[in-house]
Amino acid sequence: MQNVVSKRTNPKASGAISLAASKPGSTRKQPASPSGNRVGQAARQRILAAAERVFAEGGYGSASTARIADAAGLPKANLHYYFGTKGALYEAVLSDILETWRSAADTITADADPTEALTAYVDAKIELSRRRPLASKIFANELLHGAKVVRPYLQRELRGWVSDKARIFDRWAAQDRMKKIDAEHLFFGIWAMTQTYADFDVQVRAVLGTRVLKDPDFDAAKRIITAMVLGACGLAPAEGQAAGKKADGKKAKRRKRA
Amino acid sequence: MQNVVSKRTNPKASGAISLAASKPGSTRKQPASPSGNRVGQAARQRILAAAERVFAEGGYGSASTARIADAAGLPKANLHYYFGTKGALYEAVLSDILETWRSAADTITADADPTEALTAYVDAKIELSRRRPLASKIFANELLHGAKVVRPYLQRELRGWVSDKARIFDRWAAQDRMKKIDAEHLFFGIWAMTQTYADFDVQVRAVLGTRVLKDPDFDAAKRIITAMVLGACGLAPAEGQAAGKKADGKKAKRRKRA
DNA sequence: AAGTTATTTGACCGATCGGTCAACTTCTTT
DNA sequence: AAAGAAGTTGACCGATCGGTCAAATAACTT
Repeated sequence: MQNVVSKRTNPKASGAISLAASKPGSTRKQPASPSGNRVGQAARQRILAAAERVFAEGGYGSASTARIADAAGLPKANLHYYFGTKGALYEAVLSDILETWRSAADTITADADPTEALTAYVDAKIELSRRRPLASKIFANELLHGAKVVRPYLQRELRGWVSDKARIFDRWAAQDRMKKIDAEHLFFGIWAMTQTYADFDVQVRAVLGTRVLKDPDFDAAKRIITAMVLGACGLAPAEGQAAGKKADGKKAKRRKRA
Repeated sequence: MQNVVSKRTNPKASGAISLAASKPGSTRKQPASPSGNRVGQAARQRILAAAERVFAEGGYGSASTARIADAAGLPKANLHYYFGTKGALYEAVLSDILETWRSAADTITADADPTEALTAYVDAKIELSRRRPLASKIFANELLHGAKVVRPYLQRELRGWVSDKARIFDRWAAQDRMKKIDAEHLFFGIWAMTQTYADFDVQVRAVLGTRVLKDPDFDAAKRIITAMVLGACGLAPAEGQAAGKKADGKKAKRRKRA
């Protein structure tokens, strides 16, 4: 695999890069000044959108700047004018994705109800997979091939986020509001199950025999994933299920623990 | 993304290819005769092993025949002598992987015990992720980018396999041996959760703060995944757990518990 | 030993890759 | 309206890509 992190022209440090909106001081031209947003801001967005499509389609290595430029409807030189290198463009796309991830609703808070919080979290993750499948695929591809760009995010932000949640789960368990579980692995499972509907949608569609995934498919996914997650936590499903198509009467009471 | 399916020289049909050990009648040279296995069979294996590594590292697009040949320790022309094109080599690697997948233990049979069968299945899937992570990654990458090569397998074999299992689950549910569940989505969940430890191991390691995944990590994974699966099926875990290494022996982090 | 087949290899080819550049047009500021 | 900054573009560059080829060698068969 080619080195994503700066090649010829970008004199960045050799270590992991910061992944923060591509610092402008690369080589020569470019707006440089932080003010630089007039006409070109639209072009940047066009390029980013095209790059997301092309990177998602075949991964970093298969994508070519020419194809991205073509998809964006402008000459290749234009793309390099705005983003410098292919690697920098890739980082910008990833940065965009992480921003979306970060701003997603965080339903798991200490004062929330465990069942509701987990149900809402699964729901939100499925919705992300449904609404931004390309983003999920690019992120999956990045992880799959070693997370050369995104590793700092994993080690700093994500790890801390998970351990925060683990502490909340511990407290809930101490209050006897749920079973004691291994939070890290629970999240691995939730992420894997929810994102599989974006990342590996071909497989899902092939097995279901459907050309496209529709609402009932995602509802079924929510239902079973929620059941698995709540089950592992010793919680009964809430009655007002988001995906609730079937009004299963039994187990109306929540949380029965020995 | 380059077209994996035959480019210049291979006059294959334009549709999905058969994915069955690369038919020999490509262009010119090559052993051609089915007998052709003397010295070169060793070379083929070396190339396949190297290709698995390189394809797993950065995906199809990032891999180059030169790098694969280099990893195999022989000149590039040699690789092309045995496999013709990069695409054919990729198909051979995938074919190898599917063979492993196919021959994996199939624990879910009509006369088995539901709890034991599901526990053993999760166990087997985790073991596959642990023992052949590169294979899992290559397959994940293939799915991620549209399954251009492997789609026939998904639509024929895999779909049939799942619907067979669904029928078994239905029967078990009818016999009141488990809850009625959506078998397809249950398998999506199991596959996703088990393979995430191979495919996205960087993420797992980053969150756990461990350099490599070891036995206790996989045991914890088995435990929680099994709990989720059995929970969704309304089954209690078997006492003789495969992953059972003590109820809560380790826990790298020590937290206060009431 | 001779002849045939299988294997190895370095040199080579056209296409495409990421990236550069200078000339040009369009904006924005004054 | 003048001038500088920002944006646009086709042509171009060296490196690498997948793949080919002919000539040399090794391995079998008789």
